[in-house]
Amino acid sequence: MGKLARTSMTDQVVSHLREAIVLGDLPMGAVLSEVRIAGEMGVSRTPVREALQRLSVEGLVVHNAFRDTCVFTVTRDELDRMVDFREIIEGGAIVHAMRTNLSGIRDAVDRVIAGMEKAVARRNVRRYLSLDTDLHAVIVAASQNSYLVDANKLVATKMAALRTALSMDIQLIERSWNTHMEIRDLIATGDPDAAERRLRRHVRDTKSLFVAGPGVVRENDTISKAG
Amino acid sequence: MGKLARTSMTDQVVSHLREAIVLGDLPMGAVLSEVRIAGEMGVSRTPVREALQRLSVEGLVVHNAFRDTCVFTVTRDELDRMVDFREIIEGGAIVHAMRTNLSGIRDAVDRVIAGMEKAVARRNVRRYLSLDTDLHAVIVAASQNSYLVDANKLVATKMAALRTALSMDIQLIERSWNTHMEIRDLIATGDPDAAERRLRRHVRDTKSLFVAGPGVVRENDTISKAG
DNA sequence: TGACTGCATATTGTATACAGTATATAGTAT
DNA sequence: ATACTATATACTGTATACAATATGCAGTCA
Repeated sequence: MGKLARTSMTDQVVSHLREAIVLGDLPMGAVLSEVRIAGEMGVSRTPVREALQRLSVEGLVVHNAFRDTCVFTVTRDELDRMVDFREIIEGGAIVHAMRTNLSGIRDAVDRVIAGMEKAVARRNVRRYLSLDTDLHAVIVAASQNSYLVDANKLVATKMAALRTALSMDIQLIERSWNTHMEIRDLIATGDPDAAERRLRRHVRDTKSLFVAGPGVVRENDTISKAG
Repeated sequence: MGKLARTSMTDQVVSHLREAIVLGDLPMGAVLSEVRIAGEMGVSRTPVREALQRLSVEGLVVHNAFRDTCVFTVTRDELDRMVDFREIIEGGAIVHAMRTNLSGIRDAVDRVIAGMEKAVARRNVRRYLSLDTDLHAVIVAASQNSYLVDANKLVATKMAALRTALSMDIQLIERSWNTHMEIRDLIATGDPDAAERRLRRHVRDTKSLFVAGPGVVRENDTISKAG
């Protein structure tokens, strides 16, 4: 039988913290006290420290040596670089996926799109944003390249946290929904270059939402949730 | 005054292990005992564990939960994915760098190329291989995008270790040297697309060295140093 | 001979104790 | 009032001790 996957406390702390950051329970820039987290989770400092080490390499928390460790923050410049990076990663992934795994990416994207359709119909913004994260993730996953998947994680979790902080209104969702359907259709068409161009433009366009969109402000050159 | 950057034991262990892996002192697949490393470096297990956590996220070591942690290994399939990934990352980086930082990438590449010229003249293979790693690193760094730099690290250190294990002969070095000069010239020309195409082809071509080259064998579907 | 059981050993996972450092606050001198 | 100093406090960094688990080997039985 398959060996039952026992999970270490460190793994649980990693999952817990990552989720808390994505959901906004731990806001960007928040100081992460080891003893506090350990107390809240009922474990010692050791697994908490190890979890923070991992999340630090992942870029989700910033480790200030001998001082403290905080949840990541995003400046405007860094948002620009994140978008440039996403264009390269997602663009490269969609081309590779369509060339080597066309049916795979088509089916995976179709499933997410179907879920989005329901979310739009029900005006479920929260659900839609979650599926937005999923859509970009499955495109990268369809490349079947673990390095692309890992590289994507360097920004994907941050983007998910930013989306949560954003809480786009339903109007923006519907515009986004149209774009997503366009991309879906281009994937179905089977033209990798056209799909890449559209996806890259889509990624570029969403940047403006985070710079000036509702629910998000620019303060001290740092993007954070509005009060 | 600038605050002197005190370095933690964990940082030192990370550097030490990374270097040992790149230099081949810790061969691929080697089991990394925490107590052993701690004893050798004269520290306790704690910083060793934290170092291994970080290197694990980086992909340089593989952590088998509740069992052990080993130096990474590379299968043929994974080498293919590494090359695909490098094409995307380095290709994206060189285009971005040439569009936004042309003089920067030109100067940086010129410096490395100058060092390579000396290494070739002196038949210093070891030095050349180190500069080969540097060349690709400076191209990515010239993009001035920290995400691309971090993503590149997911494969760059592994590639460096593979190069060390390879120990190419001087003939292959000279062919590589010609290619590198071509890329340098295309950068000087200022045509990003041409430079990207040449760089991607170069990355693709080097794959064959690791699959069939001297000093490296394929055993158990895993690439490792020949006995 | 072969497979299985049980113990010994080595290893990882976790908790705790201790040491060192940074930050804030109160106090003092100018 | 302001700038500086010293102390107190809270935090991180490290070492060590303990618990739990996996691996290898010896021994046993069919």
